[in-house]
Amino acid sequence: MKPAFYERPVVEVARDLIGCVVAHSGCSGIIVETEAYHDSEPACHAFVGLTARTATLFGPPGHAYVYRSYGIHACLNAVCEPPGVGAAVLIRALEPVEGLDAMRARRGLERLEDLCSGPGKLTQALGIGLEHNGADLSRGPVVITSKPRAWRDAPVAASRRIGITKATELPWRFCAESSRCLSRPAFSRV
DNA sequence: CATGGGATTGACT
DNA sequence: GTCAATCCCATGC
Repeated sequence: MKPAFYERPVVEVARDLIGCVVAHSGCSGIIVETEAYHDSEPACHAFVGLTARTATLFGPPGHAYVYRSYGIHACLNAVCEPPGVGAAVLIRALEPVEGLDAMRARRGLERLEDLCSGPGKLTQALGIGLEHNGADLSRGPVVITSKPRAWRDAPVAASRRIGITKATELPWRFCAESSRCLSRPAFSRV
């Protein structure tokens, strides 16, 4: 997707990314779950302002923001909105399409539904790490491309974000309703 | 310079 | 359902 796609309100981009394709190192998958984060709300890393950690979030749209979660996992985001605004879409789950054998080898698992059904799982499956922080998503090595025809009008459900303790009321999580590869069901009661 | 807290996952009761 | 693993970095002394 071109930078202009990302230079819009982050919640719109989060919804529109459902059905798009993420690819890296011969592996790819359909985005089936996303969450929006914006520097105006405290769940966003950029809420603290411009620091070494958040510099990527305030940079140009269409680049990758990759951070380490709980000291163990890497999580992939697409930076959104104009430079100077700290906003990004967290890619939370994929339906695997290409490179299934490589994904299974990296994950040490067989079941399709277990390969990319979580933000830490999909980065491990695709071989995405902190070294990709700041990379241009339109040039690679990590790329996001437009939706296959079958995903053009896929139904999208909105619900509250997962795993956070602040600003939990915002309905900024988006899921492909029919997908079996979500990190949790489309509508979580919590 | 020391400390505390995660945008998670997988193993275990 | 509960819980530990593990490390970067923002914050406060």
